[in-house]
Amino acid sequence: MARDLRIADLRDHAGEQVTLSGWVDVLRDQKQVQFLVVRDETGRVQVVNERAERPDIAEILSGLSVDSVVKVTGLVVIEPRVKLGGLEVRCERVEVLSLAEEAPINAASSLEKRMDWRFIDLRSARNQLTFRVEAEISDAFRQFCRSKDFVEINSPKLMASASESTAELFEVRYFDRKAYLAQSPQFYKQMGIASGFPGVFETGPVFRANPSFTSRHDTEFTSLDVEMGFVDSHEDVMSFEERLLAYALERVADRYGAEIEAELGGAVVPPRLPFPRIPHHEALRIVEASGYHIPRSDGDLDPEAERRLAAHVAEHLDHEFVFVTDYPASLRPFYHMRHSSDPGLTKSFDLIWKGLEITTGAQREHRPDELVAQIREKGFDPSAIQFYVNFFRFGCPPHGGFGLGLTRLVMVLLGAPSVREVTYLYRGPNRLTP
RNA sequence: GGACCUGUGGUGCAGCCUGGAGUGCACGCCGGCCUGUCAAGCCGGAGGUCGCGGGUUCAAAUCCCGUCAGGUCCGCCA
Repeated sequence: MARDLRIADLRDHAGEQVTLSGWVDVLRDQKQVQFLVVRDETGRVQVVNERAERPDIAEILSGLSVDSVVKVTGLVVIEPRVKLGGLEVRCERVEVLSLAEEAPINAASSLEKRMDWRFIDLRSARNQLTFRVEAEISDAFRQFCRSKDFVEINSPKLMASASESTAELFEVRYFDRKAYLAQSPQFYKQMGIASGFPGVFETGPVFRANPSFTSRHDTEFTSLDVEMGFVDSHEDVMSFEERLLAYALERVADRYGAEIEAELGGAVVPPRLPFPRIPHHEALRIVEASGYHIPRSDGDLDPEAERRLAAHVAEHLDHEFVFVTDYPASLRPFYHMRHSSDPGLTKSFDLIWKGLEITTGAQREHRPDELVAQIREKGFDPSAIQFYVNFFRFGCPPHGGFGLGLTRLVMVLLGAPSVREVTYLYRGPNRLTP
């Protein structure tokens, strides 16, 4: 029978004989008495052995090393002298399930070395918590979308052509021709609307061949994608996303808020609705007024501008989130719908949380003629993506959606210094292993 | 792709500017001591071609050039 007792539950078994399993956290091997701290995913407990009473056990314990895996049977005793929980297990039997060599890393090791030995690094309480939070968010995302009757899809990651620009695509050999790894499920989630689903969502990998050397980029990451039908404008999409995020952060706060505060030091406060919305041109004005001149020539916000905008919103509107809306068409892809009143502007938005861009979304152009014109305007050949244009020729509701970077979301939520810290196994320009 | 920064026992650092024997600190590891520890403590020990190559010099971890590996920020984006 598999392990059924966890360390956090020991308190309910005082006076009983129990069997517990876990990792050796530390061994204090004294002349008369030995103390072994055993760790599992729920906590730590002290195991004690009097050498004189059980020399056979003493010999086994002396041979243990940190991070070895043991199975211990003994009596649970309430013992006020023990600072670790006020209880201990008097060892009656110990089995070494796995003897560990000395670990090549510790909590102080550099990120690079910890990534080399990620399976050891993930054992830390901080990392265990990180991935439980990430799983909670994934589940909340799924629950929320399903509650709106949206259908979960799993779109292909192998594509014959680019969905946006070819610059950031990984090319792979596909029998006797070329294929590409999907940098977004963009086309395929829009297809779901043309296919008659009220809304679709997906949580899956996306691939970006950007040689980006920053703390917020990677070449493969998990994207939370939504596409919803019958929207009136991008406002409907923003409204959906802010309610989704509020729900997800509430769930994280409820289930892990105390642990996050204890382990990482920051409180999880579910955001107030609605999030502020600031049109792009207004955002530019705010940034300029803060005394920062954006050096780039295309008129878009750079990272420093986004941080300044976030600081402005935090100060004047008391909010950590801000939707930047209505980007100029020149800055957005061909599939973003444009305002009928001002064709120079798109019905699009970015979502910035604490100064970091975590989402791009928009209402899509679902009218074939307009779409083809916009594809041409951006310098692409509509015939190369005819399958995509076809989605809109046979009856397709107005629709919109967004993509949310899961690792960026968790990075901001937990105050991590890099997406590498919150990615199970990071992939970047210089990192393809382990 | 651009700018800047880093590379020193298993781990994290100091030493470099102002050249002088691989010098130091913390953690870990090994051994000994220790009557209940709990970040255990005390004593002792092992462990390093100072990323690599070349140059300057009587002498290079230290100065110069090259190279390799990584990081931060920018660009690109989620």
